[in-house]
This record gives sequence, C-alpha cells and structure tokens, in this order.
Amino acid sequence: MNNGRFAIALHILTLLDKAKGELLSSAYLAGSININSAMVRKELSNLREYGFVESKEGKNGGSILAISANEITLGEVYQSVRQLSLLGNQKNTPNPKCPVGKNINEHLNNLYNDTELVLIEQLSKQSLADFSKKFG
Amino acid sequence: MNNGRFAIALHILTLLDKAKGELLSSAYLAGSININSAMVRKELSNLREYGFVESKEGKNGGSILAISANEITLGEVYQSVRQLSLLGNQKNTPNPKCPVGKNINEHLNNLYNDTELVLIEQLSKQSLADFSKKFG
DNA sequence: TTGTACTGTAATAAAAATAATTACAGAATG
DNA sequence: CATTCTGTAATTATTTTTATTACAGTACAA
Repeated sequence: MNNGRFAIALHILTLLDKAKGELLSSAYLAGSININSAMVRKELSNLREYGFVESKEGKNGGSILAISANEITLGEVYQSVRQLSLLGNQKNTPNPKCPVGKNINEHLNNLYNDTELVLIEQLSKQSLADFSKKFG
Repeated sequence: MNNGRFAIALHILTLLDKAKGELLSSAYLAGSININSAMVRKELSNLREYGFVESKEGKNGGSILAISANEITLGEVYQSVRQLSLLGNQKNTPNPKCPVGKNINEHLNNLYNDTELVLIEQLSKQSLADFSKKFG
C-alpha cells in the first residue's frame, strides 16, 4: 500500500458516523478533509461498492453510512482502498537465468501476502466506531 | 511503505548469502536483479549503514554480508528501507476548524504506528537465512 | 607506475503513480 | 423549471520513484 486513500476513506467514514444519519454532501466532506469534492465523490463511489455508504442524488442529496460503524472494521476499510501489494512490487523483472532471480518473485509474493494478512488482522481489531469514538 | 526497495534490498542480501563470503560486484548483483548497477550501489550504501554488508573498493572489490544471515531479520531489512509511514500520509492537511479534521492526523498516526509495529514483528519472525533457504 | 576494474556519490532525466481540476449530464426537490 | 446535488470521464498537474550518466577515488597486479 502506498496511498493517501486510506486516510481519506477513514476521514469520510468518521464524518458520516458523527453525522448520525444526516446526509452529508461531498462539498461538506471535502471541506473537512481539505480536498476537491470530485475526489470525495470518487472515494464515495468506491465505499458504496463495498456497501459502507449510500448516497442520494439530486437536491438535498448526500451520503450516509449504509451499515453501523460497529460493523465496519478498519481492516475492511484498508481492503477497500488497497490496490498494490503491501510492500510494492510494481514491476520487478529479475533475471530468470539466475537461480535467485528466477524464484524471488514467488517467494516475495508469499511473504507479502502473509504479511498483509497479519496487517489486516491487526487493523480488523478496531471498528470504525472505535476509531470514531476517539474524536470526543 | 511503498517502494520496491524492500525487494531490491532482500534480493541483494539473498545473493550475498548464497555467495558465502565471496565478494560480489554491483554489476553482478545488478545483473540478477535486472536494474542499474548504480542503483545497486546506492542500496548497498544504505545496507552498509545498517551494518548488514561490507564493501571493498577497487579492483576485485565487491560486497559481502557483514554479519550472519541468521542475525538479520526481515523486519530489520524492512526498517532499513522504510521511509514513509506504512499507509502513506504524504501530505494531509485537513481543516483545523472541523473537530474531526483537527484531530485526525494524530489518531491516524497512532494507528499507523501501532500497525507498523505489528507488521515489523511479523516480518521479524523470519531471518534472511530462512528466506534464503527457500532458494534450493 | 600505470592500466584496469572496481566503488561511491552526485546530478540529471525519465517514468510512473497519485492527486487535483474541470466539465457536464442526470437526478431529486421545492 | 430553476436549483442543488451526485456520478463520472477526461485532462492536467504534482509528486514520488526509478533510471541513467558521469566521474573522482581506491586497490590490485603486471
């Protein structure tokens, strides 16, 4: 992993939790996060796919949590924004003639996968509600 | 984290372990990894700072492990190449007027730090020797 | 003592990934 | 039917990462 999307997603979800069912517009969310509202809508679109939020179009529209903050773990949030492998192996094209080079990607992938599972397990110990509680 | 340096560092260290004390040149290492030898030397420079390798300049020079592969854990390798926080928070300048925005960086940092500790703990279960063994 | 084969490092350039912006069609409300 | 939203695509900008080039300095060996 490697991007700020986790922070943005979690920020959005925390704000929605605090709003307690009131619809929040992407412009409002963007104001708190201090990013562009189109970025917020893009992230909301992803969160929607994962079933974390629902949005209402049109005037007075906005977004709310689709499920309770207790039912969303930070591990799930992580997975929703995850794109690359944890330790990043964008390209990695070692020399296949070298016994190490030939096999390192396989071993690296196993290592990354195992490690990421532990990371997700750790993040999953905390729910969105737990996180949100920290904000007084 | 976020970069391919972990893979490169581990690749270098594995090759050095396999070489069993024979000096390997940056050109040779680069050939197996399939990257530029200046990149290898840069990474070797870092690994040297961490005490993992030693290099010898001049003709017939090259690098060797400075300590036993049993004494190097993958957690330490991770830490040697680590630069950003695990989940990436390059910039993140939320609105300080928002109760969530004002405090989220602190909570995020705590979360990232805790999570990274667990990740390092997990990686530290495996030594370079363990990893190297996988390559027949 | 000099040619050769290395390392060390800095400066620069290229590429890739990420983030931001702009734009506009479509939906819901009043 | 004007207004205020969302959804999404297209584009641009920025930042990060990776690669390249260059060259001084070191050590060996004839």
